[in-house]
Amino acid sequence: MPYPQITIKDIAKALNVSVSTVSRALNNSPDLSEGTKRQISEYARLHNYKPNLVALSMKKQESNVIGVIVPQMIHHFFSSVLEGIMDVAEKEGFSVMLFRSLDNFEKERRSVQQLISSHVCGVLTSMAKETTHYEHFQELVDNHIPVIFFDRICVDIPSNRVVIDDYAGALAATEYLIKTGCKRIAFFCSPLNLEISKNRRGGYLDALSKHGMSVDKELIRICDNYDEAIPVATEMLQSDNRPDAFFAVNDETALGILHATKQLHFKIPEEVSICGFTDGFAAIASDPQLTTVGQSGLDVGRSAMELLVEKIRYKGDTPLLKNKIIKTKLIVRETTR
Amino acid sequence: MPYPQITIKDIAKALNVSVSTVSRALNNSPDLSEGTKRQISEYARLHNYKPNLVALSMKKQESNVIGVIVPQMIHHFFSSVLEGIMDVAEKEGFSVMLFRSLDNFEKERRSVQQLISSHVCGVLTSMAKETTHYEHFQELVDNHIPVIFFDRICVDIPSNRVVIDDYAGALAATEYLIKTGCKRIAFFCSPLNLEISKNRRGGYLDALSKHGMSVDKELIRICDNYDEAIPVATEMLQSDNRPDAFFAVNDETALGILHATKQLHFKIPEEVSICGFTDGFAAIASDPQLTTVGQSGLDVGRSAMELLVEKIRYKGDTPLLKNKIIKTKLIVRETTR
DNA sequence: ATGAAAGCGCTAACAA
DNA sequence: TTGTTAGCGCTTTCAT
Repeated sequence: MPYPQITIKDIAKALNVSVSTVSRALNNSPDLSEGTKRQISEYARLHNYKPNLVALSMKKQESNVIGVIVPQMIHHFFSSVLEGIMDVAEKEGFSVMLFRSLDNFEKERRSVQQLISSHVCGVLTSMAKETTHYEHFQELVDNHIPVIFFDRICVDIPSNRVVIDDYAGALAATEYLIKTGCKRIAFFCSPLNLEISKNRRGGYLDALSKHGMSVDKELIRICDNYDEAIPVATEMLQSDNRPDAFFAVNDETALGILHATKQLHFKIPEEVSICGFTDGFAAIASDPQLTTVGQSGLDVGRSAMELLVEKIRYKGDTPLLKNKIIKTKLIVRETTR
Repeated sequence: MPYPQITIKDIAKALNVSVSTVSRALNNSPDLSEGTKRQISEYARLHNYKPNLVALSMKKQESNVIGVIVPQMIHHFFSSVLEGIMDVAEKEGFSVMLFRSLDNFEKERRSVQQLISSHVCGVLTSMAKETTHYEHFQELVDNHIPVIFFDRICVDIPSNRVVIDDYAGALAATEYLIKTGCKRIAFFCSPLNLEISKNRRGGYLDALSKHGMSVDKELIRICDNYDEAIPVATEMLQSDNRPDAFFAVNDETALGILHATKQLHFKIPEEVSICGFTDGFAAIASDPQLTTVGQSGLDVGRSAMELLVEKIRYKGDTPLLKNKIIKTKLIVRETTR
């Protein structure tokens, strides 16, 4: 039918009943004669009536739209999280409004404003790297919009959280490197204002001390992408006291290190071991295949959305803070002994 | 301020003026005394007033929300497209409502329904693999909601399109393989109900015939992912009349082929050449690095969104069909001679 | 069993 | 320059 959407008003007029009758029929209200009810539903179906969600949201003062803010789209982990969020959102009947911060504070702030303006019923987000103050998130809380942080959480905002067990993942990876005989283990990480960086570094440091190894500050570098990793790793590998293992906060960085190591013709893993964090497709595509700490973005996304749905549905009844920790799994492939 | 959003009504009451005055002040209407205007804006700013976009959308009968439906999130190309869409959406002041079909017809249909119900002002989409009839898309058109298809386009719906120059990309890649001496070039592609498959096959076939090479049906396989590619490629490589080159519709498939080829200890690229399509991160991470047809998802996303914005803004004035073809670029790395 | 009317937040035509 | 009012689509209370 080449016509714009019809409204309950159109149906009412056509069937010579009142709009309230139509509304009741469409909502399957009990006190209504079967006759009119059938007639109305029939007409609605025939003319392809769809409720106007904007009007509904206006009337009910609540929507079924949740907001999501991620740092970026081209990113294996965040894509996976998004996929997980969509899995649950779809099942539970929520729509997703998507924003992206590009790790920029101002963009993140504006996204939050937009979300408040759009009257979404909840927000899922992973903080931008730049963000160091949190008034915008606080505003969500003030407006009684439930927020769940995942991965890059914000500890200063009372909210629920879904995190990867970064500490345990880093600890396990570092211990594995130690147990396979590595003596000088370098660590490449993101800026330390992020909780995940702190936690992964914590795991790394504790593994060292647990095994009686000293910490060499020279071996800890702020470097978290492929392109930067190449020169940094190259320089380290050419030094007299070179590392014999690298542990990086993500796969891209690990693969940059791998590239540099191959270029310098070190034997992998005999002379140099490398371990990443994420387990994206590239970890399998690389040669040798990358040993890495697998983190399931899907599980993070699903858990976060499940927590949010619960918070939206049972408002107030649930305990204030209920967090979720997603386990990692060390996936040993070919870049470690 | 720990309070819910205030409305123009609240402001009106507080300042003892009418709501229309507040509305005018906030919309910077010319016929209003500077005094009241300043007073109102000041109060609004102070109390953190934000327009209710739901109410606005209701009133104006138009929203600034566009809908996007992609087959899946965990996918380098579609993530890139999404990133491109967000670039432009953000700049032009649109919000994005995201759906995902998982290549399933029913999910796609429901997403479209939801989008219509949500009264979005436009839709960007890439069809599900399963989809073979198009009433749901037609409904968008009937409702005067502009639709732009990208990549997996729908030729049966009057709409604008943004496509990768699949034919030229496949032609160039195949010709390159031929020119570097490959004699038996296999082709791995997606099901042929998709235009992109047809076009890429077209390029492949035309390159062969252009160079006087015959087509061997045995060399053309429906296979478009990593896991399936491994056994299929293995079987082909073990046959008496094995191919000496593979051209795949995406990088994952190419990398599956690469894996199989390495396992069988064929020399790459001397004995077997491999070329993919996409140029994701894995193409660089692999060893040898993958030769592939680079397609810029970012450009596709940006162009699609630009087209959509134009269609939304200058409704009716633009020529009915205005399509955009995004060029590919053959990126020669190490899996070809 | 059904209708009339108010109201969600906002804009705009009309009045004053 | 400012106020009053109707109305966008829908639900819901109160009448009938």
